[in-house]
Formats: sequence, C-alpha cells, structure tokens
Amino acid sequence: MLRTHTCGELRLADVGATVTLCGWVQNHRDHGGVIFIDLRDRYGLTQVVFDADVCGAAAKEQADRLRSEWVVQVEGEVRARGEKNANKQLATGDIEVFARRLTVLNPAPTPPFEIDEHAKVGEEARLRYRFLDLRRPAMQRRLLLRHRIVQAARRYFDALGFVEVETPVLCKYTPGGARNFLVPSRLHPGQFYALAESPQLFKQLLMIAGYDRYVQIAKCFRDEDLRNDRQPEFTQIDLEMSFVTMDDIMEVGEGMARAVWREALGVELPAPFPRLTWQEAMDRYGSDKPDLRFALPIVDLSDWAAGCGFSVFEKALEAKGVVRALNAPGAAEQLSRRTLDQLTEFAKGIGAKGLAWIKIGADPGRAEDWQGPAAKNITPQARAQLAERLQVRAGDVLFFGADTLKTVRTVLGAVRNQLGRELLQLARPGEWRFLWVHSAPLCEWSEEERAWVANHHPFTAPYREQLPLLASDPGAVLSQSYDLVLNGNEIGGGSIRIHDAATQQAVFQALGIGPEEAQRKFGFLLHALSYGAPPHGGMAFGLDRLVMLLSGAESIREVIAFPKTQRGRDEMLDCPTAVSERQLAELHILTRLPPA
RNA sequence: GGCCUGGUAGCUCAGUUGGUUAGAGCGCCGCCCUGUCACGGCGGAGGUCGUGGGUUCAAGUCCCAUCCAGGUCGCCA
Repeated sequence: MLRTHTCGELRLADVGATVTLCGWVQNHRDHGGVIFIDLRDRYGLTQVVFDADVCGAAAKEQADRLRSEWVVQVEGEVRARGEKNANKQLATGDIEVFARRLTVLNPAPTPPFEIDEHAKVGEEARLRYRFLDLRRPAMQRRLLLRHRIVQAARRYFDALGFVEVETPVLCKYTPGGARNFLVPSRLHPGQFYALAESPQLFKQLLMIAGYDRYVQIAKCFRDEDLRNDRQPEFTQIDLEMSFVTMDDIMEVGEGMARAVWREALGVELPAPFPRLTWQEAMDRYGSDKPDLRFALPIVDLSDWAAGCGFSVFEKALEAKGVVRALNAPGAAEQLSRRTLDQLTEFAKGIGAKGLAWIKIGADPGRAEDWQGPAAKNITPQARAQLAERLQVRAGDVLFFGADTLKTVRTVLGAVRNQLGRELLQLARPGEWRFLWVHSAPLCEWSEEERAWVANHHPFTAPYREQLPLLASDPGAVLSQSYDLVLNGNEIGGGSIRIHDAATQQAVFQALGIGPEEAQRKFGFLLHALSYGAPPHGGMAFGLDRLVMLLSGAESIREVIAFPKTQRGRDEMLDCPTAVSERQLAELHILTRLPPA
C-alpha cells in the first residue's frame, strides 16, 4: 500500500506516529511561513502542515506549488493540534500531520467546478465531469446509501433461503409493454436480440425448475422516454416464490422494506403496512398509489347530487357520471381566490371541465358563508346534507368533481395530491407511509387498440372464482396483484402468476391473443407451464426509486453513478455514436436516417 | 411527438425600455502573510452572450429556425 492510513481515521491516540497518507488536495492555505493542505479521500479530510523547519525548504517549496485535486502522498508525524487549533467540525480535527516528505503522484488541471459541499453546480456540468462529481460528498453519501440498501436486501433474502440467480440480458423480443432495445446478431443475419425489460419469464421458468425462492438484483432495459424517475436502464430487486399466496409475498416484500429501512436509515417501520384494494384506493384517494401522509379522503356524493339544485352536478349524473368531493379542513385562509383559480386551471389540464369549490366562512350554518362557484345554486336542504356528509366546519374548503367515474377519480386524486403536497404542505419530511394496493382489475379496455390489455402483464393470475367472467366481462375480473406504495410512489409490485397452461390460454384469449400468436410469442412459457409448474408468484422493487426516496434525492439520476440525460445520452462518454460502415456490414445492417 | 422553463466568464448567476468598453460572487494566475481550516490582504487575466438567419442606424435584449439541458403530457403490459 502506498499509505498507512486513510484520511479519515487518525485520532489523538495516533499522536507521535509516523504515517503515510494518500489523497487529493482539497484545499491549500498558504500562510507564507507555513502551508496547510487539506488532504481528502473518501474516508475524510486530514490537515497536513508544511513547515520548512520540519520538512525542509525544498519540500515546502514543492507544497507551495500544489493545486486543487492533485494526487499526493505525504509522509509525516501525527501531532495534536491542541485545544486552541482543533477543528471540531472534522473527525480528524484533533490532530494534524506534520509533513516530512511530499510526493506528487499526479498533478491535475483546475477542475471545472469545486469539489466541495458548498459549490452550486448545474447538472449538465456535473454529468460531463461525472468522475469529479462523484468525488463530492453528496454523491458519495448517496452511492454508499445505495450500497447499504443492496447489502441489506441481499442479507435479508439470503437469511430466508433465497437463491440469487442471474438471468440473461440478451433476450427474445416480447410484444406488448415497454419498447425493447434491440441488439443485432452478427451470427444470424437480420435477426435481433432484445435487452430484457425485466427477468419476468426467466424467474417463472426458475420456479418451474424448482428453485422455489429466487432473488436477483437485475438490470432492466426499456426504450421509453425518460423522466425524473425513469432511466432507460435501471435496477430491480426481483424475487419470485413457489407454493405461496398473495399474503406470503406481501409479507416477504414488507419484511425487506423493514430490513432496508432498519439497516440503511436506522428507522423501525410499523408492522403491518395498511392494505387497500385497488377499488378502495381509487374511490377514496383517486389514485392507485395514494399518498397517505395526509388524509383528505374523497367522498361519493352521487346520490346527494340528484336534486341538489346545481345543474352541472345533475347533468353529470344524467350522463351516467358521478359526483364526488373532498374537504380540505381549515384550508380557507391558505387558499386564496388566486390559488383556487390556479388549482382550477390545474384540474382542467388533467381533463376536468372545471373545478367547483366552496369556501366555508365563519358560520357553516349561514348560506352567505358558503362561497364559490358551486355554492349559490345548491338548495338549502342539499347544503345541510352536504355539511353533514363532508363534516363541514368553519374555514373548510370543499372541492367537487362531476364527470365520468374515470375523470372524477383522476382529477380529484390530482387535486388531493396538489393540496396535500404543495398548497397545504401536509406531508412532513422524514415521514414514511407505506401501503399495499392489491386486487387491481386484470385488464383494461384500450380505446386506442380496440382491445382488452393486461393491466400488469399477461401472466398475472385472476382470482380463481372469477375465471368464468373472463370470456363474458373481462373488465370485471380482478387479479391477484399487489403494489407497494410509499408516500405516493409505487416502489414495487407483483402478482401471483398463472401456473397452468389452460388458464394462461384463457387469459391470452381474453386479451385477443389467439392460440397461434400465443404459441409463437410465448410458446416456450406455455410449454414449460405444462411440465409441472408449481403455483408461484413474486414481485419486484424499483431499486433506483427506493434509493431516491431514502436519500431524499430530487431525481433518479442522483442515485445512479453514470446516468443518461433526458434524451438518453451519456454526456461523459458522448454516446450513442455512429459506427463505421464496416461494423454495420458485419452486423448485416443498413441504416435509414430521417431526412436532415 | 405536444407544451413549459432555461442556455451570458471555468462554476453559479445579474444584465432595466433595443443604445457608451457586457457585470458580480466563487474559482483561476501573481505577489505578501507562521495557526489557518469555505484563511486573509493587494493586484491581474478571463466572454463566438448555445448555433444559424432576420428586423433595426444599433440586438445579450425583438422575430424565425435549430441544437442542448431540465420539467411535464403522450409513452412506460
């Protein structure tokens, strides 16, 4: 080793020792007669002192030329700083190293930005110089947290007897779902692999193979547009179990979350996590991933709305829609007319025709104290009933949605989030509200494709007793599926899988995938299912999102060492790039570029 | 693909109604300083104002196109 200690470990007990440190020059403070250097590595910072009386004139002169981010080796003696000169903010602040010998291991140009906690740097510069950005404490903290999370998960699953198995990244193209990245085959002209969008099929095959507890920290690839929490390659903590029910998987998944929070954050999560059916979540919170850091429940008022006096509501009912509302208790003062107008525009952006609201003044019993676009038209009787149904008190603000069921759910769900997270700031930092949302519909009608499409994926098992409905009313069939939601973010999800070929065929049929097509696309799975597939199920956690939430980062890019930009480029590697004609020829590929 | 925000010194930003030589802080370079620790003092260098075109006597500023970054909708079974 070129060093005897790291820059974070020397203490008063080491005083008198001769040590050798290696690291980067964080800072140099030249006082003429004496030079201070802060030497940094990922373990910490140690102050090195160059005094000509100790190190000699030549070494001091050399130290004088040191610049930020040079890599140096320093041999010297550990000395106590004394009460007066100690730096309480530094773990090594009680000591300093009086240099005797200095070796410049590598000089460096002035970095494009300062490598310290305080420097504000834009993301573009950070990504172009990611190797420098990763030296910064914030990035180190996040990558180390990620490491601890992964280790905690691995220990947890290992202790439960899970087997870690790697599955291929080069896979077969599977239609439906996310767009695949394609990889040309040199050996098979005109044919392509697809990068795995998830290990889904492989883990089912592993269950058929009898590995009844599988786990993998798996890279997944999806060629879709990027978002603040979406990258084209990302990591899942993927697991699958045999001979289990929904409850078993949820228990294991919940246990992992508890282990991760305990080991990575030192936080003890309450058990068990609350559960809602998909239907309950959608009705009560207008979302399949409700943020439970605040209440603001949505109440159905369809029966009340008939004859309430407000024609907008009544017409929505006549059109077979619904009327629902939520009460923001005591929010009247925080929600100015201007804010409410902005919220109305926000609702319109999501698909609402408008957003009826009522502001309650000092006395809910007086008609004049009900103000807002919906207030005047409502009959006194309807108003009294409303006060009862929404538990109206002075200073409350009521919001109404009147439209199709789907629109009202979406709009009030979004309004609820906007109120809770932004306008009323009801979500406290450091608060972790977990929730299982289970039993979502198996499939959903797609106007675009004029067909029923799988909500989760086509291998998700419906509830057994609802199988007969599959042919007659596919939309009514619920699936044995579950999503783990944290503070309004989906952090994981899974399902019990179909384990027999007959049911799988029936589901394919309902999804408009004929026997021939099914055979062509998923024949290997159907074949395998016929060879003694055990009942099985599993789930996957989005590791990047998990780390993002645990670290409080604003974007997924902050918890990935080398992320892509929103257009899918790597600014540091400068890729993707064009390749030579020769390479293309070898892959039997002709490119067809869009017109310039 | 649509919409929104931004692009000015190495970094983070300001730049008024279109008008003199485009500024600040940090960083950088030089000199001084023996107890600093985001040291301090003095001095200095550093700009295709993303790119291309247009309007104008005059464009960082107005218009059009385009590129890049971020956000968002579509998309993500």
